[in-house]
Amino acid sequence: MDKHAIQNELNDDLKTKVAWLYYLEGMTQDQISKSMGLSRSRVLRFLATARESGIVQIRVTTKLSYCIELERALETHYGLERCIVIPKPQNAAMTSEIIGAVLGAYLSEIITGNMAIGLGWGKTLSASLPSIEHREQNDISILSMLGGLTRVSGVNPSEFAWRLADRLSAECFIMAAPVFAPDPRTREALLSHPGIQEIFHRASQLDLAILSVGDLSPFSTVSEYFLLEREELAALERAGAVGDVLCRFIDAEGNIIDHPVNDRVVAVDPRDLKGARKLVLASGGWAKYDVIRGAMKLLKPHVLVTDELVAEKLTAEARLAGTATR
Amino acid sequence: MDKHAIQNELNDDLKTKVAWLYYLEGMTQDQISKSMGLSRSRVLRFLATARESGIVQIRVTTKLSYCIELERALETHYGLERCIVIPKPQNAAMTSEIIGAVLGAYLSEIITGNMAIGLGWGKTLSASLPSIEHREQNDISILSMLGGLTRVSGVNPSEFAWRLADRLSAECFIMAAPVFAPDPRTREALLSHPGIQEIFHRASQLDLAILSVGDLSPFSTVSEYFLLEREELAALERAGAVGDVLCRFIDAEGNIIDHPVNDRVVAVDPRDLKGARKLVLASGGWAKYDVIRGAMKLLKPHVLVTDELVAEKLTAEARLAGTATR
DNA sequence: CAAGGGTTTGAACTGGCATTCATTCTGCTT
DNA sequence: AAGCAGAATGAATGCCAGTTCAAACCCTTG
Repeated sequence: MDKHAIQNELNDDLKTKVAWLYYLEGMTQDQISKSMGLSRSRVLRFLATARESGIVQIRVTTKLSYCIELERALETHYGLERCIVIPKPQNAAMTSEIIGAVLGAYLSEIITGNMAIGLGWGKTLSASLPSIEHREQNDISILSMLGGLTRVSGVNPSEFAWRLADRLSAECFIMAAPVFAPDPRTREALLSHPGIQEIFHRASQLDLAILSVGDLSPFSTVSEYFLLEREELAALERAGAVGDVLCRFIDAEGNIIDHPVNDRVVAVDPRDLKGARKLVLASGGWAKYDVIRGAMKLLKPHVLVTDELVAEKLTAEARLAGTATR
Repeated sequence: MDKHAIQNELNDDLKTKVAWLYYLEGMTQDQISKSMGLSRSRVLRFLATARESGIVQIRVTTKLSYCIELERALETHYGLERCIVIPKPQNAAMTSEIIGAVLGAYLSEIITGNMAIGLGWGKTLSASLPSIEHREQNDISILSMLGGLTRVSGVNPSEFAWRLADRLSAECFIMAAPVFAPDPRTREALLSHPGIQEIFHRASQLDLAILSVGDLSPFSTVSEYFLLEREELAALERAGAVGDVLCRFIDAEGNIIDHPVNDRVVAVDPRDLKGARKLVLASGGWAKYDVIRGAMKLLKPHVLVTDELVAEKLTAEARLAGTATR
């Protein structure tokens, strides 16, 4: 164990102790700083990082009755095994963060040893990390079902797979390739690579697949990281695209559209996930309604985590469709 | 549904919403009060009750490395399936409260449907309630293995069984009898009652038994609720008692002592719990070391939840015993 | 070894939160 | 219907926590 690792362990012990005294024993930061011989600012910082990293987890265990109604309705209409609906956030920008937090709590419940887990990536999924509990000595294998990002400033969402693997002490398979190949030929070359082929093979027999969707707005991951040119996005929209699933662009009916961009994607095909034992879709927010609706048809997930807004529209539509066929 | 129930549900929705906005969305109490049209004091009170009742749960997910060491040591020495050691509280008076909180989190993990659960009672066990998650539609049956308290001011610890049953939506069996009968003859009469006999019968085939221990200090439940006279307690101490398990007094070696008080107890005999699939003992604090040590020998529990102090003494002793026999 | 950037630290300050107490409201009794 | 007790409420106050910024530290690099 090197110097840094020892330092980190000491820090973790300190953080734990501070968090313990603050949240469980109800001591004030001042009391803690005195009793442990730290300055108050250090105590404050320990507490802040403890919350960010998930050492301290705060959960609300009850739900709004209205959200429960929506959950039941969606479970029925879409034949879901489980649906989780979060209240419409006051601050719409936090939607993905909160859905992530709730997703993390759910995943902590269902992830057991000996699982093969396939992952997408995106802001929502990254936000789930702090609320996923650390594990050890499990025989979990994790694979990232998409290529990665190259141009990155700050947190790289495509790091999700190995960051989750780290939390679960799992083995991790990632695609050493960009998610959008420069042209179809390069894509073919990448796909024939043995390491990537193994991932595709493993993806066909997953115990758990965790996915989100992307939209076409300027705030989507695809836009923010300049994965595609502006014109390409516009062209996709003209071709009927409403967003992407595993970086494959789909229309509102859940069909993967015929467009050159889709021929450059280095990612598992969503249609190849039928074999997954449990497919979890987590996404929400006004801008994503259309693509979520499409993804529901395409993926037929077993579990959906979304927000009140999307849930409301989905149920309303399902009710209309239900009466129309009668 | 009557007026009160409706009011409570509305309040629960309100509490949930407030807790949600505060803890997950990070809004200030002032912002919440404005956006929801409540006064700030109401928001503050909702938050306080939400924490007390367990609507909001705050957990520290990592442990001090020293406590983990103690856990492993106790698991080995006592053949425990699981041991949980909490750090020595800064404020010793909170020991039982904190052990309770940790016990609750553990119980939430292991309690599943179709379980028969037997309970003791005491401050430690009562403190576990807020951190036990609400459940529905499970086929759980709960029984209280002791008679109840008659003279009560404030919270009645013997209400633990039905309060837990309420949280888990379980059916609940309680003994309609005082825990100490006035004399052995009355005890016999009570024990022959069909309702109480059924509880004894059910207690012999539990999936889970959750117990704590009592000591002989003036702060024990037995003293505080005047269950026994001062002279009786003194006599018990002279007879070698160090505390009680299910209100049966034991000595430091875990033997149920021969004393008139033990002939008046209306409670399942701890020795009859050998058949329980999982026996959980939760107790800690300096004053309880001797009786915990005895209870370990008597009960041979599968799971122990205690504090650093007791854990340290138990391991130290086990190590001595281990070297002595070699 | 010195210089530089980046991170960590502690002190002052501002804003938010919890406690207290007087008041109002509600439910219950007479 | 009036009176009473207990709980719920809201305003004021003092303490507590989070932000900010400058100084100190560490690690890298010339």
